[in-house]
Amino acid sequence: MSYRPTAKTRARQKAQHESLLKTAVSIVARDGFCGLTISRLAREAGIATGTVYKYFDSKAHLCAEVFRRATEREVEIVRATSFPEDAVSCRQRLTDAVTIFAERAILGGRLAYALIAEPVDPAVEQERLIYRKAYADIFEQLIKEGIKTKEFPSQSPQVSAAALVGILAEVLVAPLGRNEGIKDHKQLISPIRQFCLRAIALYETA
Amino acid sequence: MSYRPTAKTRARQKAQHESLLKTAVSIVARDGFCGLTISRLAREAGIATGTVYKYFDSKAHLCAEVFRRATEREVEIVRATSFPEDAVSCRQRLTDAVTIFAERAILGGRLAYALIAEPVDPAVEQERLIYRKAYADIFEQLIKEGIKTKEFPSQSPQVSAAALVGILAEVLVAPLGRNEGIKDHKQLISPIRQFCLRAIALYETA
DNA sequence: TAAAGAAGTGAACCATGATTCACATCTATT
DNA sequence: AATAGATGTGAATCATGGTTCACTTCTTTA
Repeated sequence: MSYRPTAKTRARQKAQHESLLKTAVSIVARDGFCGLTISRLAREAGIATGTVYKYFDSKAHLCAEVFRRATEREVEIVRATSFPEDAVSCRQRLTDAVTIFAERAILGGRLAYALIAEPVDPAVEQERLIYRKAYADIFEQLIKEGIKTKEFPSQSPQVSAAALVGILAEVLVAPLGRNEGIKDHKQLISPIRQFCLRAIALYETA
Repeated sequence: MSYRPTAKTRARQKAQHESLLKTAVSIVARDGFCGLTISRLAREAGIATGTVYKYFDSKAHLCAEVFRRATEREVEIVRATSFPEDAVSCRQRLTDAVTIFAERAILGGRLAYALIAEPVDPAVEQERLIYRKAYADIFEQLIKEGIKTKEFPSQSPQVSAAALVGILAEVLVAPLGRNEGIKDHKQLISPIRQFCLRAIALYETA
């Protein structure tokens, strides 16, 4: 008979899926998850609402993918900072990781808020737990290494790692919840960094 | 003419309001905010849905009051622990405050999760920010005092206080998000306490 | 006990927004 | 060109759950 999907078709499918995802992320970056509706996504993408369902099973799946996509890059950056090519002390790596996380969250604006703290439906929240877990895992590995090298005092790597995630989320979110941007980057990042270093590395700053 | 609301009437009004609030809190304690609907509240209270609106302007107002109610006691306990009658060192008070917060959160179960982390609609989230701010304010005051007495090193009390709130929320929520209860209370509380003490008081534990 | 107004009722209404589906249109094979 | 199947359409449907309102019932005062 005729027409079985193949190469070119698949490519177009994938491209469209990708394009929709990109549009969705940009909507979230502007108005958060609460601004992401199927009809709006369709409108901005220039297609019909029903068409969206040819690419995503449901709103929940869409949100989950958006979350994953927007998150992957960030996690990767922190991971790369925590485990660089060249040898760097654990203390320095921890400093760098915390700094870069904070900087990116602050510059990320609305998107960062959406990813870190915006109230979302349970399906996305589930994804958020995974996201936080990814950070926690990175920190946990780094802390374990630091303990082994005696740079860090004995502690529960799991608890300390989760605590780090909590610190970063809370401190960076309090401001984001209210106004828009944050002015004094350094005014904020420096104390966070010092706090984290004292907690993990018992590092006397200043 | 006749019948102007007075004493007895007001008392009944207040009592009913109170009773509804109590029922609402118990629903949240069982199934979280997502389980709290007007019709369910009405059903459990044995009244009609419309009647609920004689006592609460809207769902959002109801949620806010529920949140406030469930929260007040907890905040008060931490405040009392942070600023006791008799003289206690800042370090000890910080230890006690963190411990009691963690213990109560763990024992609080579903309600604690609802108050600390459950995804809720923006109106309630607003209330949650206030709740977190209340804790942060207590910690901030305590930290300031500790800095003044030289028990704690120089640091940004504001950032450190927010960080404490973040730590407690995150570490206690990670488990709550998944399974039900937590087994090893001490297994968890002790590392948290140590982490916080290192961060705030540069206190060498163990 | 009559009247005024508060309190209670619950089915109907409304708003939001996800999801479906009968149909049209496009694309690759024969 | 004919056709099978994929893709696109968007108005209609569904689901949820908050909110309203015309009405009844209760309570207090005169």
